[in-house]
Amino acid sequence: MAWEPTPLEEQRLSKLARLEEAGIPPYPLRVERTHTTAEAITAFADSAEVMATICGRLVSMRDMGKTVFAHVEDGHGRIQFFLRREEIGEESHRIFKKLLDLGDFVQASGSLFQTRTGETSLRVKEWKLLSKAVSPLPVVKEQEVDGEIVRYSAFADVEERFRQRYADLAVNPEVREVFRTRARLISALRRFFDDYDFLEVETPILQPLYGGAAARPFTTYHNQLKQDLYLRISFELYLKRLLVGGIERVYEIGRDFRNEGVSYKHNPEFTQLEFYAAYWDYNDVAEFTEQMIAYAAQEVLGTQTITYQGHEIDLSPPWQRLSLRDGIKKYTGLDYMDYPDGPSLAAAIREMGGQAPVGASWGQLIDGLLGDYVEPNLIQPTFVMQYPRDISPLAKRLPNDPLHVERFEYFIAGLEMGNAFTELNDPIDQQQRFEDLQQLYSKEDDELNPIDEDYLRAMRYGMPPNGGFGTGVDRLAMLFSDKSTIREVLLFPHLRERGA
RNA sequence: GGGCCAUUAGCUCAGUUGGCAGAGCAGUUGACUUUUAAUCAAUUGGUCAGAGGUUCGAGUCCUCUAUGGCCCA
Repeated sequence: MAWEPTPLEEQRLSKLARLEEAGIPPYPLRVERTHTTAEAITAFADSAEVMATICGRLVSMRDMGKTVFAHVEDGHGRIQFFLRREEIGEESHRIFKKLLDLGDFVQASGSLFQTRTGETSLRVKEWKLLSKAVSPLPVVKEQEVDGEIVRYSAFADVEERFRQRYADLAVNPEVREVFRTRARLISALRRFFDDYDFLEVETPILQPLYGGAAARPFTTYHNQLKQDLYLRISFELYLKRLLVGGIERVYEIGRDFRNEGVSYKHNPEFTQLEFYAAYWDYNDVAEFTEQMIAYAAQEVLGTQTITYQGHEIDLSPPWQRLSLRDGIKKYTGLDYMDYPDGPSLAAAIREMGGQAPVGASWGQLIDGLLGDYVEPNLIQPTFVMQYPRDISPLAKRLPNDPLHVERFEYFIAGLEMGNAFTELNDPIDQQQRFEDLQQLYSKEDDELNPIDEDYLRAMRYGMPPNGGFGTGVDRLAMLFSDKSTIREVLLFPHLRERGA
């Protein structure tokens, strides 16, 4: 939609023209900066005589007549500018007051001093406009009351904050902090993997076949190759090919795409972490996982005890381990082993008032029980272990148990955080599982993965026994920043297109 | 997919029984030589999300649409 200046924008455009008439370029090429706001304040604390040139965005201005007080914010904090007419000249003083607006970027040089009220400020000798803001940012005023920052008229409209994330970030410093936390989380995870000799890799996002999870894909098309392609729904099958290739420990952090509903914990594209380690089983993976999350919390938050939506959560290892069967028994009283097939289990679930979709398999029903009755109760970190075989086609079965596989999911704060298996490395069994899976879903169901013959070929060359793991990085970011929706930890969450 | 709620000035929000569309902040003009949500005085600014309907008259009641939020599936 083409821009139509609002009356406020018209005013600023006219100021911009007047600045140019006064010989002040509104978007100059060169900038000088000797100190960030934070460096200036530190330097002044160390020495009374400090000259500084500081750059930043004008966030408040108080015109006292012959004196102007303004706050300028940069990436490190904010500092007050103090401008006096007799020090900067009548013309410069008038232009600053009349032609600058909140949101403009400015540079100013002078000496640091303390005002009567004790605030470290820059006594401006010279200033320069760095960038004129034509559109007014949402106005946010703050007051410090007993050390607490009180916000007035914060920019709070959820939809507008996400549609104009730049404005959200510009005026809401705590939003910037969320994304610093997220970045520190990812960097801590990488450090952890590096320390354990994992190789970070990148595998195809555009894939001729999709697999590794039960999810609908996005489809696209390569024009020149005349080839249908899918955006990946997981990294699993590619990373495990690398184990065949002799890479013993491998991980990837990247984007997955699932063509499903949008909710407080789902975005169509999201960041996934997967790793695979040769010679590990799911118990090794579980121990590694609890170490990894505890390490990340310590690195990012400085503690392993976090508060999430009012719950105090202790991430320090070891975490509780619970078999899926015991978990469901505990929270429903129902032992699914008493109902060894889909129809009888469905009947039992309906009898106790639960949801049992028509045609759901035994494993799918059990997974439903987990989600409905167990998951919401798993506030403290918990590994739920041993899953039905029919919903876990990539995991090794338990010895002497035809119905279960060595798989866990882990839960924190009632959220499913990740999934892991002792990975199936028997190519004959894998082929059979893939074929069985074709029966589980109808042919029209996109969640039915096509059989990946190339993956089976790789496995036939010999794949070392290994443990694998996947987790949603966004959900970890939610946990670490105490946000209840995934959108708050995505810079540009998916929103429906707004009509013209 | 279903239910409920929301959408009014740049931002945050009021708006009574259907009867002239408001406030604070921001903006503009003026006063003020250390203020800090500066203060004081004056003042500008509206397609009440969009379309249709009921009515003498609709921000308000009805229908549909769009977007968002919460809950359920």
